Amino acid sequence: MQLRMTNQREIILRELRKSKRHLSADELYDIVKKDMPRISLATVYRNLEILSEAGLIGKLEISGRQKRFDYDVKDHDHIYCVVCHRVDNLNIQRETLSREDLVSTVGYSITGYRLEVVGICPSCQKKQNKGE
Amino acid sequence: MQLRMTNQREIILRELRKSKRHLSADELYDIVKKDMPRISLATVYRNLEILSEAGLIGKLEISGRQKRFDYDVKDHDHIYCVVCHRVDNLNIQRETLSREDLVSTVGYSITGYRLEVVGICPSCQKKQNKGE
DNA sequence: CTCCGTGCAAACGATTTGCACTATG
DNA sequence: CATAGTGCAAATCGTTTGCACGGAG
Repeated sequence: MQLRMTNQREIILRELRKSKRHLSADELYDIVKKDMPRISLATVYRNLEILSEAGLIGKLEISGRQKRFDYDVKDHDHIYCVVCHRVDNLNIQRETLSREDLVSTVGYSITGYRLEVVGICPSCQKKQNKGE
Repeated sequence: MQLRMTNQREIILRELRKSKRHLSADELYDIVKKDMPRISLATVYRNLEILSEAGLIGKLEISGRQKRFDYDVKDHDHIYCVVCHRVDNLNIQRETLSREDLVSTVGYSITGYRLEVVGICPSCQKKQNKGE
């Protein structure tokens, strides 16, 4: 099964990259609909899945929430805002956790790990100061 | 709003603790139903939510999957098996990641982080060796 | 012309909620 | 007794799927 570059696929990929954000399927759907009003949400889901399998985008499974998709394919971690649920990139040196440390613990064979930092983003901090 | 210790709440808490596992709401529902056949799944959900807010149990939001609930309230990380989705506790010294490292990155105020190690559990490793 | 991709609506799995009833404190 | 908690069914949310049609290669 070869990968066809359809109009919708192209727009989805372009808009995600252009956004420089970590969008959910429906956020991206809303954006893409402006260029292509008849596109279906199912198409957005299908393409995000396909594009992430093809390694052209990243898939982010943030705890307990909607999936988000990442324009940036490089290995990196994420931080997300508990208030507005926005997600940003994080660049910690990944060697801070030694692999041996992990292996020893429970007899699992380790395939990777996901580090998810949780906090409040700058703009929500500002709102809180004003609000209270 | 005070917290009443109902029969169902007590059983839910007891069975989760007894299991020593990281159960999902419906797994726990199946167990609890044996003691109390007329209990509803909604009650299990409601109580798990309340108990975790009260700090009596932990809530685990493993990426992209069902929530699981933790009998162990102490601060610790988790490892989960990509094959059978079972979750286990992990005891890494949490100081391996320095807080200053994190704060510097994006202007967020950090409230915590979640480390989720991914791997294959011992029993699934065994099955794979036999299977192939 | 071959199939991969699309739009639509319906199905799905996990979770939540409205409501009238029950039972704890 | 007041009102937190329950069971049930229906609703909701994010996501997936079946199907007939459309368009890329």
